[in-house]
Amino acid sequence: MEKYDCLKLENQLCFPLYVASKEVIRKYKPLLDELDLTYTQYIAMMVIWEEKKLRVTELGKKLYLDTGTISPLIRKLKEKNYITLYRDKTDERVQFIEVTDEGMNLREKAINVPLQMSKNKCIALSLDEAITLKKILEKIIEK
Amino acid sequence: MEKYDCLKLENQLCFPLYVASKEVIRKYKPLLDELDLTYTQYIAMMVIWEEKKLRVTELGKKLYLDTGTISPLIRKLKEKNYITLYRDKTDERVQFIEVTDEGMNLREKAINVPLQMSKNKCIALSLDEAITLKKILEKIIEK
DNA sequence: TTAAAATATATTGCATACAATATAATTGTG
DNA sequence: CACAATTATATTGTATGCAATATATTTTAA
Repeated sequence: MEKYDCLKLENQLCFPLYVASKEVIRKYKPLLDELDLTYTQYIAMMVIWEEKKLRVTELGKKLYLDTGTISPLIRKLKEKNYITLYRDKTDERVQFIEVTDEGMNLREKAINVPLQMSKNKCIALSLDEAITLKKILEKIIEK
Repeated sequence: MEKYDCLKLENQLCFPLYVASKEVIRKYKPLLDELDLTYTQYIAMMVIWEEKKLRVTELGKKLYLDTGTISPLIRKLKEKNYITLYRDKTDERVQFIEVTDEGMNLREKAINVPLQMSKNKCIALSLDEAITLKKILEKIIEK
């Protein structure tokens, strides 16, 4: 057991986590290209499809993203006409995000993404492994 | 069971993976700030500390990073005087990375990083969970 | 009631990531 | 040998991420 073993890449947990995250996002890319969405835009749309209408801050909280990331992100989604943005009349600080018809139509096409991901076995795990993984990841996140 | 369930954020495996990866990197930040290293620079230094001398492409392969990421990265490490760069005389295309004395001194200070990470329980997992997680992540990566 | 604190969001600056493209050096092949 | 293919790396362009800072609005409290 060497003094510097704790600094070996192979002994890190953070590193496979970091690599696996990027690898999975890479797997999504060709599927998301067809929707003209990036991965971050895709998960943002997931929230927006569910909520239909929500505040910028709520979106940031759900996605664990900073306003410095969210601001340009929603600008892009607006340019693509998937959402509209408007201020709350009661509280001018608040900005609302609302899905457009075009945004809702995209949802129909988007069903293909998780479908293809599982069909192509893009994440090569058994159901058991996937469940275990999700549980452990959520333990890391919560707190 | 609804038609759009597969597009719910809570039903994704990719999302907790993506969030957990960023959360863990965030935990490293205050510790790495003391070394004036970013997370990516830190894992690069791990490889360089081990190898002492290696090619740019080897580093990229080990870190799963593109030359578009590696190029500016090694430029930064060179500016910090942790590495030197020089061309192979036999093959002028090849660029070698070699750790400096200052780079090796940094390794001594860096031992504190994994030490503090475990002391502060920055990744709140049992040993069993950590081992399981690592195994599953490596399954996602390999292929 | 008015200044201070809190809230919501935007902007700036720096460092990734990565696809696509470019370039220089080397190697393989007819 | 010439020249196409390959290899190693760099550059460009786009999109994050996030800390730090700024700004406008609203709320709180002396």
